[in-house]
Amino acid sequence: MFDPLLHQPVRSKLLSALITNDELPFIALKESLKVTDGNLSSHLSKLEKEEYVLIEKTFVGKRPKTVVHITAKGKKAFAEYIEALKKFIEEN
Amino acid sequence: MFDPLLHQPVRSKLLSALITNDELPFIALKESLKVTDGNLSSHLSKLEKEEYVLIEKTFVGKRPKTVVHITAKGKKAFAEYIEALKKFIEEN
DNA sequence: CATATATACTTTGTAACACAAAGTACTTTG
DNA sequence: CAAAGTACTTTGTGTTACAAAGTATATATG
Repeated sequence: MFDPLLHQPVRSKLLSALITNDELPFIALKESLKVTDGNLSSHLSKLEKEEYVLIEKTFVGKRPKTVVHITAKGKKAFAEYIEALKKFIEEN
Repeated sequence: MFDPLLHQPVRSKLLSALITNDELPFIALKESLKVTDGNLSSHLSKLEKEEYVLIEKTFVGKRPKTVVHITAKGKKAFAEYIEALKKFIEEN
């Protein structure tokens, strides 16, 4: 019923942020979610493996910059997750 | 934001069931949640430790019977969890 | 100009978790 | 009275979530 990949505090907020923005830098996500670098990195890997997000690695000047994009699959999954939550709430 | 004890498929459904019923036998919960005995037992222990539920052990004839009751604390926590979900949905 | 500090991450280590399998303590049935 | 069933709990194990430590490069400082 609940997508186990999304029914987790950090990842549901992460997708929520990406829904309203489509793409966000690693740093921005880290700050808005109040998570450590390592924790964010591993959650992103998990979402990337399922193709909910796409990780783009670029450089700004000489510094690395990681930008996270949401995919069509990710948008669909999030929409379905929200629907499931709505249904659950209606029953309670 | 999301109560980690409730933001989990089995436990959110478990509390949901107890909200509409106040008390339910172990067997009934096991069947409605489609979980194994062991899995249900450990989730109940977790909820009991946090005093979201109260476990009553009785006998029906000569057979043991475990009945799960929701506590005031459990009801409050679930209501707050639903509120958090609603808020989250409104933002998406 | 070397070395200390900062930036932007990833990898590693570990405690907690979710689950099924196995175990316990009976009771009922053939 | 042995075998199967009932109602659970405990144990074992693969997975998770997280922070600490590591990597690689850039910049600031003495």
